[in-house]
Amino acid sequence: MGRTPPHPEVSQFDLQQVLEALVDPVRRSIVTQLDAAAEDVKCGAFDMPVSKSTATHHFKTLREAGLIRQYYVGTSRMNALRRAEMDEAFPGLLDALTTRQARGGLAGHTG
Amino acid sequence: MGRTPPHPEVSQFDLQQVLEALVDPVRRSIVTQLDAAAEDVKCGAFDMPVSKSTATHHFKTLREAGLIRQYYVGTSRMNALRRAEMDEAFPGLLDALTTRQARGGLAGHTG
DNA sequence: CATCAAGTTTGACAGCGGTCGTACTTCCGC
DNA sequence: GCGGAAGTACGACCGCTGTCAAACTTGATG
Repeated sequence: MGRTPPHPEVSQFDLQQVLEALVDPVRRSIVTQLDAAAEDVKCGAFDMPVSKSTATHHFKTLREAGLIRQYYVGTSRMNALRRAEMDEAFPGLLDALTTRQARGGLAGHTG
Repeated sequence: MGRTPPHPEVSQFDLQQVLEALVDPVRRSIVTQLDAAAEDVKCGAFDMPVSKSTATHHFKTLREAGLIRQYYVGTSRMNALRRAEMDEAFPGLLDALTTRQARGGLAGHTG
């Protein structure tokens, strides 16, 4: 397998593709966790209710949409949120989705 | 048929449902046209590449997600974007999707 | 080299959702 | 009341996508 998988440039970002990536709850959770982490996270470290192969599929979808950047460290694949680039392409979009309202509904206002 | 179809309240808005509504290009186009119109628009007045029954389906999806408000005027069904309420529930979301970047890609900056 | 850990790839499957056509309802105008 | 216009409801179809298991690749460790 290639060490560095293909990543789109900002100019190639496509809203349709980004939304299709973000509409899945599992993938949106990945983005949220990544946003909260402020540190690159390896695939295995995410809280996800799916099998490894499904997880791989989700990471690929996010990567191809431009939402995350992936690189290997040993056998671990690290994931970084491409925040700044997304903000450049679609200002406010990630902000709108990482808000507390967006994450947990309107019920809780803890923390 | 009921004259006033059911509309969710702001407190019932669900991000998942809203995103599922907005991920469809036809529906996003409806929202965009509605946002640009600044006037209520009847169903038949939209530019849509689908049949009437499919259009009905899309309007229903948007309505149930809370994105639009619908009411009858004669035999015509009028549609209004629930901008303020959406902004209240998910600040910045509609803004992010009605931007010129969001609408047409990065190429054009006309009008 | 042997072994294990971390992901990937492939193939298959199931369910959801966008699509249409047809039949139906409702309202307007004559 | 009649006919047409505007949507809706229903049923069917089909493709897409999220899911998994199993086999594989790659790298670290001893």
